[in-house]
Amino acid sequence: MYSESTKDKIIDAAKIVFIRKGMDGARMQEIADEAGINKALLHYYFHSKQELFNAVLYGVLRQMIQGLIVLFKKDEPFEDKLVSVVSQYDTFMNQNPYLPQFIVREINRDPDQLSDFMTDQGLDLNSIRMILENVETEGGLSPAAFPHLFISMIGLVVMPYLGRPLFQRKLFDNSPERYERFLAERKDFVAQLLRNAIRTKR
Amino acid sequence: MYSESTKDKIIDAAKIVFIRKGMDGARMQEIADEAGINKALLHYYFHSKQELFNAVLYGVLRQMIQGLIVLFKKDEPFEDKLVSVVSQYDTFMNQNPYLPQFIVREINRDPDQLSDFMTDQGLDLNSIRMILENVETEGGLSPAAFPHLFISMIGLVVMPYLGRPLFQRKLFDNSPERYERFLAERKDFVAQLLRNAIRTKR
DNA sequence: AAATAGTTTAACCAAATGGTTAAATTTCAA
DNA sequence: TTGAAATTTAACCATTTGGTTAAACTATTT
Repeated sequence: MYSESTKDKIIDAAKIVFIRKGMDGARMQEIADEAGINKALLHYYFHSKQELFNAVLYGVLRQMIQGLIVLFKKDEPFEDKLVSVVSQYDTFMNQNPYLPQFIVREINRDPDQLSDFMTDQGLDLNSIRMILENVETEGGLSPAAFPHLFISMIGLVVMPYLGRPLFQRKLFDNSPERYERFLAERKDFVAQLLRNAIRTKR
Repeated sequence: MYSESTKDKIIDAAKIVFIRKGMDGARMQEIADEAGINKALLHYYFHSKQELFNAVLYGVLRQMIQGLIVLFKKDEPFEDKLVSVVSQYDTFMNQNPYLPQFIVREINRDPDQLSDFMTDQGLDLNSIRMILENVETEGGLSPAAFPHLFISMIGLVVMPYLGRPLFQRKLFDNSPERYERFLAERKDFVAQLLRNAIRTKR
């Protein structure tokens, strides 16, 4: 059986607590408990809450961004690319259901820091423009429509996770099974919707 | 000139602070400052932070829900209804840009309380089912597709506000003017996209 | 004028919380 | 075996924060 290093145990625990409660709501004691250690040891590895928080945030972001970049750079028609991204995004969210909320919180808490980090990770205006140019040549899609499509894609994929507690209660009789079924269907629905949007816009 | 009551001044101030920072991040002192009064007087009107928070949350929600219910009950074809809702949602978000984030936070913090409140306000499963049945007869849309459409609509309208700080930086050279222009176009884009989706699904 | 409600000032309290410290104990590699 | 690194225990500290209190002052109403 694989046994984690203490540092990894801490990061995993912090991930759980920070993502659920945010920077303000999280308690160092709670993270220590979750990791199965004590507060002194926690501070032995991470001097401050901020340092630990950054480690968690950047780790999660790196994982997400790298996956997306790989997909975007893949050589396939734009439509297929969109579908791939939707699919990847969706599995990722499925594995980290509280992630969207966490990132939204971060976007609004310290956008500059987050934006800089993304640039460091290779997700900057240039790389996005590259995609945009591909779209222009490949699909004949107007450049003005690209941001709309891009943001739509994110909204369509992410909303079911952001609002799950409410949607499940109000639209699915608070049945987790039915909501899971809904999520499973969703990938195709979104892909179809985006395909239509592209075809209409070109 | 119209002069607000102190209680209203407090609620307005609390709205600003709570919506920006959430329940955990907000400070009573900050709210008092924002309202131009002192902490003692703040507690004179609202015994606890929780009480004040509830007043703000419920006030905002009531306003939002009532507006939507009126629109949904209006007697017009489903397509037009959708467009109306998108349009109304959008102006509301425009006037309260931090609201989506606030509500998302609440949905995940205390979903039961929020769900119950919505039921009290007349937005329950029954009223949603009523709409659903109208859709069935009017539009020939399959009931299974309704939740997808509904959640899509919310995601499409709300995402530009949830992610604005990041999107503006990454897609619009951090130009507020260009983002405003983008938001102005958005209403039509979303309406068009949803219309397509309905036509395809029926 | 007198009473009442609204408001300020300023000090205070208790609890929670991030962080520290030091000594003792365990683990483990050189 | 020995010495360094990892871990625990447990007490402690400073700060922040929600909330209280009491006395004084001001505006408003009766």
